[in-house]
Amino acid sequence: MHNLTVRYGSGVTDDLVLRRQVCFALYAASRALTDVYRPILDGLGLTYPQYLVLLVLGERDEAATVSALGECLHLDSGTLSPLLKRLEGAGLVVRRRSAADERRVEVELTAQGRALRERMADVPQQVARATGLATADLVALRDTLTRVTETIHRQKEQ
Amino acid sequence: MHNLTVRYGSGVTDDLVLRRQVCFALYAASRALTDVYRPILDGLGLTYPQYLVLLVLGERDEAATVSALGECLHLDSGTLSPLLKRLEGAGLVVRRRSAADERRVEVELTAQGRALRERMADVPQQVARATGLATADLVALRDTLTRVTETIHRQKEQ
DNA sequence: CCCAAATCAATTGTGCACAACTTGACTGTG
DNA sequence: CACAGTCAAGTTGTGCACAATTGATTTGGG
Repeated sequence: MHNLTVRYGSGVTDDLVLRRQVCFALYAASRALTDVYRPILDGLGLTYPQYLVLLVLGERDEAATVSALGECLHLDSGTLSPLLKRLEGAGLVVRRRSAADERRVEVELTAQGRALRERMADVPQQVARATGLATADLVALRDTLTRVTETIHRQKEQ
Repeated sequence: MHNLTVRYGSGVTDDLVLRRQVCFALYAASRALTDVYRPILDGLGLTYPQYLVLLVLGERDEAATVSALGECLHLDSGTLSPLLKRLEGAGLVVRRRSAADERRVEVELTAQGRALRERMADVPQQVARATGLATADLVALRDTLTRVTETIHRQKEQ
């Protein structure tokens, strides 16, 4: 029992202690899934967080503030400010100080940004296919994950 | 229908389009869970990836090479080299070129590293509790996630 | 009205992740 | 033995994440 590693299907060596931990499964799955996104999003010139920001902005008629985006994505200005600056540099969004409250910055898609968002339409299906799971499994997985996230955020407030 | 955002329990605003995507659920849950780890691991002076490396090393009698660690954790030398350098700087591991094959670097826990690993014993329970899920749910979640990860890695080889 | 507290975005600094490249070491074939 | 090809680890550069701080603005209580 001096060797606790196992070798399975994919040729990947993994560790039993590691495999027992949900956290590692979550960490590994999250990175594996962004690996699936990467080549697809590369074709659009986007990173995964940038893709998420465009998704949110595309659902709104009006502009979103940085903090509103942050609430949606659970990200702070330290992450979003440079990301938005890059999106602006790429001509996909515009940023301007709110007239009503000069602390706020309003972010909005440009015509080019809206055009790109159209091209994003079939990304979810492509990715879902790559997971190799049935739709029902994906829905169940998503709901469990959302439950975990909400439980954690709820407990943090107390 | 000009506002597609909803407000629920925790006071967090979220977006319907976002919530439909498994990938976002995975991304959000992964970061929420590392948020749970952070304060616990801070007390040990570790980051989450550093904690994972110590977990793997603690399961082995012998030293591990950088690439063996990379296979376990699905990380490359670009991530591991600086991380291991920091662990070495903290006195938790030692690194040395393999005598048999000088391309390889062997990594091993120091006495201090093994002592820290003892103190890591109850981290998983603390974290599992914070997720607010029953053990059976956690096991099911973990297995689904592992399945997703393995499916993705398997498809990437073809 | 005034000012202390709160709010918002940006910045700074640290530490992952990952692609692309470099350097040094091994391996197999002729 | 030579040497092309391969392999391991490290380095460089980009882009998140997140803590902590800064600076500008707004808000609310006295």
